[in-house]
Amino acid sequence: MDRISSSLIEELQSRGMRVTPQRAIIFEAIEKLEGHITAEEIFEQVQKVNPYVSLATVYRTLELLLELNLINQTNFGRSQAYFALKDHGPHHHLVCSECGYIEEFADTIFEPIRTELDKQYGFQAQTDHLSIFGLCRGCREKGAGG
Amino acid sequence: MDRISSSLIEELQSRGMRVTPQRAIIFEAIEKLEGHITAEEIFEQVQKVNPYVSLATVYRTLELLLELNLINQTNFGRSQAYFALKDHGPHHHLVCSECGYIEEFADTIFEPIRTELDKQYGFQAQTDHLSIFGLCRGCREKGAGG
DNA sequence: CTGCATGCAAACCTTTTGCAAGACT
DNA sequence: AGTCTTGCAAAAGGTTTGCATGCAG
Repeated sequence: MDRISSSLIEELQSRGMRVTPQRAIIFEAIEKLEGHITAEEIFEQVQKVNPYVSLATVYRTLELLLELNLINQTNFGRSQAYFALKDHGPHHHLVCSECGYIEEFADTIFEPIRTELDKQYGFQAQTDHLSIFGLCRGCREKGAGG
Repeated sequence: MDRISSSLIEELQSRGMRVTPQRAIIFEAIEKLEGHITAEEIFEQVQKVNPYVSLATVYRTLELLLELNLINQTNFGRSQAYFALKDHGPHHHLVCSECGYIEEFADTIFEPIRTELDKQYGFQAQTDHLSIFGLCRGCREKGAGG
């Protein structure tokens, strides 16, 4: 089996978890697809590399990665779950309801909100992955949703 | 059949939609339960009034209300959908990841964010129903999630 | 009366799980 | 060598749908 370079693999190894070929393939798929992807999308990508990896294993591996806090899970208001690597700092998403376009924005913009929620409600917001729906620039210019 | 007072019924009538007994019962249930409720919860409440109403009808009615923009749908990061009447102004939710407690907060707190997103990304945020996860006061005091 | 709404049950979609066989450390 | 992981297929949970019947307007 080829040597596969993957930060996820290293993470797993350093935490003493087993690195199976399936996991390696799944990690590669996640890293290759980069962004917010469904289990199904990961599965499809994995299938291209090795069609004998099962969807159940994809789910089980995603579960593992969630436990290890290496990925996060969102659903953008849709029925399936979306997964993404936690490789960059806390950020959020603007999801265009019109065209589905997804853009990231930094967490810093939420500072005032966090402060305010704490002050007003004693609530400690874990705003590490929020989705805000609305209209992107493009769709606004096209006059959508007006 | 009794006359049932319901603003949803009136809305439906005024839009020329059929008002069936099932719909009336479902509307009452939604109005009675008030807040964020699942289809299942509505169904249970409906069953108390008339056990012959089917779950499918509950779903179909919810779909109708969504189309008519009389309710909104969220899922609070869980697998089922939650529905709520759109009868009070835009608001959002603080969802405690620890105990599941849900608290509302006014939309006004989002003003700065909206402005900022518009300025920075040209994004018109439709923040009419956002869920922010975190720890509620109670769970923080109990030292949860530390 | 006509067309829309309903109930039932089956289909659907995504995700989870039991179990025996197999692979990683 | 032992334990963890896998594949398969079935189950599970939530939601949707086809079809014949029934009811609102």
